Amino acid sequence: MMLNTLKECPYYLISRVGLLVTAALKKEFASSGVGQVKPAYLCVLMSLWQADGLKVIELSKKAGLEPSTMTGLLDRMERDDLVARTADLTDRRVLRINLTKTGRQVRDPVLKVVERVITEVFDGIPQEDISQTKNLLRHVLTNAHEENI
Amino acid sequence: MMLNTLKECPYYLISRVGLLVTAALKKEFASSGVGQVKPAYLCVLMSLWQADGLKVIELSKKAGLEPSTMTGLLDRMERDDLVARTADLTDRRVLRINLTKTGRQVRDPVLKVVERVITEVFDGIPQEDISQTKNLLRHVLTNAHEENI
DNA sequence: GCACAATATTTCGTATACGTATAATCCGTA
DNA sequence: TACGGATTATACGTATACGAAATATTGTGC
Repeated sequence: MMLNTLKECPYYLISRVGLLVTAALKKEFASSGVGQVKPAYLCVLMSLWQADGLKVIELSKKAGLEPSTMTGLLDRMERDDLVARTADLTDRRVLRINLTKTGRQVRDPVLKVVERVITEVFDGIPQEDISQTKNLLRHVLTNAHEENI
Repeated sequence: MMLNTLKECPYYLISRVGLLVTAALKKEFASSGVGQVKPAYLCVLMSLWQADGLKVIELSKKAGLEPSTMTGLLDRMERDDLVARTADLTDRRVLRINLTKTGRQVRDPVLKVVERVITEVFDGIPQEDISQTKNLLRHVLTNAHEENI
């Protein structure tokens, strides 16, 4: 394996692209009227837009994050008026995470920003290559026995 | 663009693979006798193994991190006896970052761990696909006018 | 029914990243 | 040579992530 230079290391490349996209999303959210949305909120929002009222543990499984990480994420999202925690009537250990009105309203502009940023980031790269890379990444997650892939 | 599910979102896939590899590296460093090495140190160590005595700003350019991020990273690496800051004789603004004896000694075991983890992570994926993905990621960084690619 | 294991969430300490502001130093030019 | 702008590094506040431990509740086996 070639590891003489950083740019030969796939971990370095993946990390840097991740930071790059995060920075681009943050900037575009801020300048597109959805400044309360942070890149890290995306995995929660996209899950809830599909199925509102999920449990914390369900959200963390879908996002691939630890429940303890989800706690802080939801704190900030609640502060930013995107979600609300509500008690589960049948199991008092459980909190249901519900979208607020704002959380539902930002859906279209947020998805537009994500599509625009991803399009710009992958500008000039054939769609087939992007698909192949996504398959490879999904394969990696499967290798690691990750759920929800 | 397909964005109905998280697993169709390249940003989600890249982020999760990044976290996955970070966790695997952390665990393997700890169990391979180089427990003082953290995944984030890699970009600094690999740069210094090639050219010792770089400036903070040179390291941050090579790593693609902000100088303010590099400060904290170097604090922890100094605490863990991997690097030392030394004054530059010709420019008193500059600090030269030098490897310690330990920093030089961990090179071989650290690179072995990185190779092993990467091999495991990409297990079952043709080398050609990995190369194509690395090219795509480098292309993305070039799109963003990043240096050192 | 009751002790105990399992589950759901949070808390706390730490690592890693950013952006803005600040301090120290260097350099070009009047 | 003195001054103003550029450069280098750090400090500070915040966001995002983990793991270990704590808390509250539910479920299970006897």
